[in-house]
Amino acid sequence: MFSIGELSRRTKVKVPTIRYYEEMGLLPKAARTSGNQRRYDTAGLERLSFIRHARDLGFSIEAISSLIELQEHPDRSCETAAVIARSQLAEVRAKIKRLKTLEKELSRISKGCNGAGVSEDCYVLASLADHTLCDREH
Amino acid sequence: MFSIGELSRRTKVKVPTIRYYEEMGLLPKAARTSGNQRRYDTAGLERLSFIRHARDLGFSIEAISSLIELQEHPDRSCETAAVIARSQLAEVRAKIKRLKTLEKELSRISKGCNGAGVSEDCYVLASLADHTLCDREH
DNA sequence: TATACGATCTCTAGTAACTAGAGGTTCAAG
DNA sequence: CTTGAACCTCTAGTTACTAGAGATCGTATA
Repeated sequence: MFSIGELSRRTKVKVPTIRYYEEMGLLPKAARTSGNQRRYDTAGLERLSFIRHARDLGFSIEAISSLIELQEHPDRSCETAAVIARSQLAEVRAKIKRLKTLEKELSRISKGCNGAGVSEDCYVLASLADHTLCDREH
Repeated sequence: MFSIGELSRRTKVKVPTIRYYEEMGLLPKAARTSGNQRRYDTAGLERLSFIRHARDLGFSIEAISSLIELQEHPDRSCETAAVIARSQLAEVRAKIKRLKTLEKELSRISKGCNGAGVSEDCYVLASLADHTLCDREH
């Protein structure tokens, strides 16, 4: 049995975040000492590692909730897990696509101004003021 | 002079968002009719188009504030604008990089499970539970 | 001119996923 | 037994909006 601080150190998840996850129902309510402090065992550690890893991969709290529910019913079909993972992947791909468009446009805008001039003639400001100066849609 | 609804239609920025921008100081306080409704002219339209465009490119409200302040002093050096644009570009590039790593990992995880099996043997869940199954850092 | 009705007003609260801070208690080492 | 780090709960703040309630305004039509 170890404290919340120890759990935090082992998982690299901050203490207030652990409490937040408990409140959100991602972590079960922790056992308490007689003085009301939280105590965890390896089950808690594993659960939090799972959450941490999923968050790192960009899964939402809600998605993680579903995944955990599934974990707790080993006999259930894992179709939901597959769907969640695929949709996360699709989202990530969509974000990449959009960001690449932005990157091109920002790079073009940025190249147009070295910061040496005066704001009146600034290409950055002109580009933002007038969308028609843009190469592509975004 | 036109109403907030008309401005919204012309800029594709929602009415509550326009009011929010005014509150945040991105837009100057609008003129009012005797009945307290906001009225705008082409200056307001141009300002909001600028904001909209910058938001589309991912600039934060704070960054846009700085850019607008600069716009209002045409004699000032545009170095700040150049810095803001470059840092936005750097952020976008960093996000792309990170997302590409995630994409590879998610794609790997997703391929390992077709959703046909049972949650106990699910590769998605196993991968999330055990980081050491991962190909790379993320 | 009266009425209807969509547009507008302000204000509060909610979203996601935390983070920060106040004010008070507990644990463990010395 | 004292001390101080770690812990507790609670509230509020972050970003950039969005939603809803309840009231008022503006204008087209009868």
